[in-house]
Amino acid sequence: MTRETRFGALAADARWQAAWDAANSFATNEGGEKPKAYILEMFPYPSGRIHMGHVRNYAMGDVLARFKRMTGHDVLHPMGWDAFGMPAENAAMEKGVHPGGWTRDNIAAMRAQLKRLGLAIDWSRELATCEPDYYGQEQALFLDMFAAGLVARKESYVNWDPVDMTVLANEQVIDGRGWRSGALVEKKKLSQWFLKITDFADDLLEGLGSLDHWPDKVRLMQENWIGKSQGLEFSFRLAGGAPGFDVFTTRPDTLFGASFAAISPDHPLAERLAKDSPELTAFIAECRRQGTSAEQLETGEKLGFDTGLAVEHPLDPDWHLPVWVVNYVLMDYGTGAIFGCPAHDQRDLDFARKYELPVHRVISQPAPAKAGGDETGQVFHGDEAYVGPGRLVNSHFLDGMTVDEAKAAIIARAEHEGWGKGTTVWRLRDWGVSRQRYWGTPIPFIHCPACGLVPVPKSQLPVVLPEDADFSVPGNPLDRHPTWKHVACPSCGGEAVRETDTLDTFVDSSWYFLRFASAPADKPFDPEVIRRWLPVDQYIGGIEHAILHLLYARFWTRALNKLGMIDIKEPFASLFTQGMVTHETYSRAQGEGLPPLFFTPDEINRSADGATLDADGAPVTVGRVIKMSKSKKNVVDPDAILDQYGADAARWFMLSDSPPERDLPWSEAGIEGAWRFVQRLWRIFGETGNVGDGGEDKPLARKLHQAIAGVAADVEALGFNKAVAKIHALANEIEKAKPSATRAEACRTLILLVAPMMPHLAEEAWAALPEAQRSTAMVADAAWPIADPALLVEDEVTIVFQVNGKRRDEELLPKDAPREIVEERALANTNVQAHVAGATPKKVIVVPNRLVNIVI
RNA sequence: GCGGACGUGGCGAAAUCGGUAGACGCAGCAGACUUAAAAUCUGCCAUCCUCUGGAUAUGCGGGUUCAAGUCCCGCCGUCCGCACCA
Repeated sequence: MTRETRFGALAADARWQAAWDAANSFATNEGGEKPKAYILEMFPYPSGRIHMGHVRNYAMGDVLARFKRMTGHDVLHPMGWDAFGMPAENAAMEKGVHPGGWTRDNIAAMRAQLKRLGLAIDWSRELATCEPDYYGQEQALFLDMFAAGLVARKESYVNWDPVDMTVLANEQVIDGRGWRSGALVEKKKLSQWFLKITDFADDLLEGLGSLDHWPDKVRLMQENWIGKSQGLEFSFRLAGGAPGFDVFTTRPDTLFGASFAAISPDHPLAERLAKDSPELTAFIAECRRQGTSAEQLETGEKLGFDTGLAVEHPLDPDWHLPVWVVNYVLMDYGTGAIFGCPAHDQRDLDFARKYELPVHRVISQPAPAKAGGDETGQVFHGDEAYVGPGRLVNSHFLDGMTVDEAKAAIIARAEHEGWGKGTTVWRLRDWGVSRQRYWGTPIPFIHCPACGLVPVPKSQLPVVLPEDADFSVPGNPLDRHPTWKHVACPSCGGEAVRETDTLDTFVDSSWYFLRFASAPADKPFDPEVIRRWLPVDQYIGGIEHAILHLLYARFWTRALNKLGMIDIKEPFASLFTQGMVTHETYSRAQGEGLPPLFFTPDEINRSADGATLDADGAPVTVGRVIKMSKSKKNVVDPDAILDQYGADAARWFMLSDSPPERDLPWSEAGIEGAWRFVQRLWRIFGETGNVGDGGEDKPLARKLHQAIAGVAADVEALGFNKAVAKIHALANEIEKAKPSATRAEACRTLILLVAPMMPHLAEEAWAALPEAQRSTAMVADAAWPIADPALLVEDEVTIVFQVNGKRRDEELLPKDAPREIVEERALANTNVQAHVAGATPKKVIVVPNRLVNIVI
């Protein structure tokens, strides 16, 4: 074929995407003998259009998947859709479309966009969580978990929006109001479905230790989220001996510093007392109203209500502590009640100073400034609690002990005397999965007046969503559907109703990676096949899923392990969290009190020293480089980029310059540069037949083989920016070199080196090679080149000569030259001699193959 | 408030083990080719000086070391997560 002087990216993209499809190039080799590699990027929500963040995410995963194929692995690289969720229902309410139609249209549009990127994906495994063949199996798993005691129904307070008639997540409550309706949110007690993730709290925490290939940041975030605290739980008796309430503390050592007891406004005792006290009722209402506002947390004002009750100190029944209801004690942590030790807890101190309660020191504290010795006086001064280490004081039998010794002593005594016990408290809550929503997985249960709660028999799965739902009024369309929920009880045959709650969409994404590996029609997955593919070898996605999604998926995997369905406990052997794609903003101030007016990059003419608006030619303000977002209009549409530059330039730019875990600033100049490099490679690939006088070029051969090894190591470590730099450097070397057999060979090898990143260009160049020079018909099936170890090392190295640690000269010497020779050359060097100036060296340090440092 | 990460040219960055700071790219400058433009190619590109050399430079101040972007201590700044968690 005749060779074009320019690479026609658009035609090549289409041609090779069709060729891979036709050859079924990326089908998973199910029963293969090679080592497996399961490469997975977090599946997208089908919002309607892909954005640059998707392009970056899938470009990275694709490079790895293609590289693994080239290096002798059976690769599983699938794609699917996290297709349930609120936006579809909002669209239904706003535009009158059906959530299912809206979602499936979006999937079709985004699938077409993704395919234009030329991803090496096994599309035969595509799944969408909104289809019954997926969520029906999820219902089966939910029933299995129910049978194993991992599902619970509990009464729980929820944020209830009285206008939209729905439960809101905490993050949907803004300053006490619903984010959509603006209505004041009520706390409402509802019967909700829970998954018992707290059963695995310790195991989930322990397991983090084994995840060596996860970012420390993510492990730490999960650790904090699980929040393990060890301490003492004990009972207060009311003064006079009547049963009181339980409290939890991590500082039992400070028990002799107690000056009050405090309970949460939501504590049952507070609610009981409120029945006879309008003032307390009003106080509790005030606390609940303020509890959700952010400014309340910031100012941190401590509010209390003295109940008039008192409790006995557990170590001295004659010592009575007043009982307060306070706004900073949370009902859903510990027991919802505490004892207050103001000297050694900042919140308690703030509270005690405000309400003039006693403040007793029980831990000695280093005295400030010169005074010397420790502060041990019982009266505690100042507004800063002391939380550091020290010895116990003013504490009877504990005096002189360290904090840790005192904790152990108190716990031992409490357990001996029977008024308390050492215990562990978790921050992690059970996972509430009920949503009063239509567009989610129906929870497969039936409420029967005679039999109670009855699981839907597996033979009747899937419980399919009704198509004819009504979205014209707020509330749950399933609940008011005229017929759907009315069914016969599977147990007694009497009239019964379906559960109308649906599952949180995080449930859908907690096991999709299993279904990708194995998707039989009659069960969730085949354990044998799971054994071959799981765990996922490399998982790639955004840091925003560091806690919830990844924790839920880890929990779900453990739960299935407990059920005996899978062997593994950790689903993702290696995790990578990639940075965002960012862009400058362009705006103009609109005057006092008005928000600035933003412009899209399309409307702007950007030059080196500023930017102007195309419409009027006048300048605009160039703002900070921030995450692409619709509100700031700093978005770039991938389709437009693909139309203009093709997939390879877009992929290349996504991988260049910025380390993948860091943010990538998008720029017009950057994509232009990537485009120019694509063309430059095309010209280099045109030199594959140019052998010149046919000779060998040893230095170039070294560069080539160093690049083969270096690029492989970088890609393996996800250091794509470094791999890109090495390819650039090799291209520079090839262009500088005179034509030779080595150079022609380097040009051919370069095709393979860029193939994972620029697959269309690589195929096009490969196809132009004479058949004898191609190992396979397509690059997609070619092997990664083998680096010759003999060529990886130089035979000459640059040795730096330093005098007193400062670089004075350098010389090219044979590699591994003996120390004496190197030292001799350094001392003989004229620049060195000038700085040594005849002095006798005190010491000469020789670092082999690197430098000589002469100390005078 | 608690926890964490980061700070290197005009910009994105590299320096894998304490051993040449700034590879590679972007932008810029000068030149070649061209009627011209685009494309392409060549060279320059941290700062300062008394310029075949030298001094200063990895947020700031100390320290360890023959040698520090890298290790230690103390500040400053930016970003992120959690947040009245007892």
